Amino acid sequence: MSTSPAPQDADTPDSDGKGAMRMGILPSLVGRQLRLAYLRTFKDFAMAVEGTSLSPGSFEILELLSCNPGLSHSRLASAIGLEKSSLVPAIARLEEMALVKRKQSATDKRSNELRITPKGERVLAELRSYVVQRESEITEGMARAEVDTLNRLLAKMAGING
Amino acid sequence: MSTSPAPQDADTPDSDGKGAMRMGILPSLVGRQLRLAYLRTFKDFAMAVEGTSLSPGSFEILELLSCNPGLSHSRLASAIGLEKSSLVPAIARLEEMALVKRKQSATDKRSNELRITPKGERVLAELRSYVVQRESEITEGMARAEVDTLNRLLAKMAGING
DNA sequence: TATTGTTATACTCTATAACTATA
DNA sequence: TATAGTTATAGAGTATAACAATA
Repeated sequence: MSTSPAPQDADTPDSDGKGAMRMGILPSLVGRQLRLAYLRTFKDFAMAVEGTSLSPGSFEILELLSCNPGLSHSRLASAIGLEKSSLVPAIARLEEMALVKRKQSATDKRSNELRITPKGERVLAELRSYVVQRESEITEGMARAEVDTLNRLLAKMAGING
Repeated sequence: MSTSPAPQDADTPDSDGKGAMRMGILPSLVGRQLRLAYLRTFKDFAMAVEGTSLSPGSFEILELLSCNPGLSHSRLASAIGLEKSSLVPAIARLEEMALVKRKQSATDKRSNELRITPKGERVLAELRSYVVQRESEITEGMARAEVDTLNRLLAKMAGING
């Protein structure tokens, strides 16, 4: 990746002698910058905690379970905007890693109560510290108003048409 | 705007009942807003052009081929930051849809020259118009300087640690 | 009947490694 | 040897549909 943060020349690939790549309207698009930033974030995240490769989605699950102990599978799925079936493999993986445990509800035997384990809390603490550190890297040197602008625009993008 | 920027601190029952979900540090994280915005953008994109479900990645390929006719598979892959093998299914799909064609290079028989077709240009024009319209929705009411701030921050996120 | 969680299945995106045909 | 493109394979991540147990 180029060292220049300016969108106009940040993506010019090495032109290997055949002339510079033309990027068309791409460099000016907020949407594309968003995509590149997301993909980068996603890749980095997996390496944040020694030995465990967890995704931003797993961090979100752990954080929600930490704040809402005993949450059901269904409620968790809808909280993070997934189909309940899509959550199954993620939970299974976290359970396999002993970061989360499931217990059948006493009051409704269909339902599972999900809880983060002590080990899960430790991993979550590491992830949180990584996330917070990264947040401060991202917003380093930015005025508070600029950070707010960023969050507002991202929220707007996440919410457009719905 | 669907997401509140402030963590909820009403003490609500978590395990059972339908009390408000506690979101922990999640709502304050730029990284998470980024993820939500990206996922949303990705989903919307697929529905942008009638009948063809194309991704932001396909748009990028078409745009680059439109600006750089005859680009090789390898150069295209490195321009968009993918392994060459990862590009194969995407190109195959675009060729299947008759939006792109491949031609063996005369000067290096190992190499393919990729070109966008007239039909591809028409689809690209539709995608561009969707993208531009969405960009203007996103940045509606923003000062030019704020949009620049956003792009700069996203570029920074895309480039951190590398 | 409706809901909870699960399984079965499928599709997209991406990566690594091995292969082919050139160079 | 090295490179361009492909194939084979694998692994997340997500979705729909069907199912069993329970409500």
